[in-house]
Amino acid sequence: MDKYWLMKSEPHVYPFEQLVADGSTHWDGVRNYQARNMMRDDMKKGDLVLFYHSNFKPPHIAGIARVSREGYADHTAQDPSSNYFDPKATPENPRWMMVDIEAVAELPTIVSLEEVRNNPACENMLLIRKGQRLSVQPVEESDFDTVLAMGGLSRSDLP
DNA sequence: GCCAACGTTGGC
DNA sequence: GCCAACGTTGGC
Repeated sequence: MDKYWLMKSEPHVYPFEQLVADGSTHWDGVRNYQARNMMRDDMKKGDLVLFYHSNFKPPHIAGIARVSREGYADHTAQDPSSNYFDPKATPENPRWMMVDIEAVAELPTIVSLEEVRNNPACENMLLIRKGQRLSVQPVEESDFDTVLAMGGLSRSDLP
């Protein structure tokens, strides 16, 4: 059974357009245990992802991605020249994990955080929960479909 | 730039 | 194991 996710990125660091240009990317730099555990244990190849732009006006969901490789070591944790370097990470115990995702579709209409908040169908989404900061979070299938429709797509539009 | 909410660290 | 101090996230 496929699951659904939301992943946050700051557009000035890595926008959805860049994922479209790259085709796929490895989701390095996550340094939160809850998010790591989900990438390590729960995200499966084929799972669909809402790609969210944080620290942007307005914050919004920009497109749809898909998990293309399941959890593996985030090598940037072992690279002293990386901003994501963690001295406690070793080859034997990499400590941090990442997945690969691929671009699936850009939303014809972006879906702003405010629109999600104002849609009663989305009231249970973690995204709008106060104090919720997880950069990788699970999404209910119904919420995924709702956001997809708000963005002007339906499941049959997804390649 | 502010700051609330939360996670992590480390002394004890 | 507690918790104060500190760092980060991310909307506003």
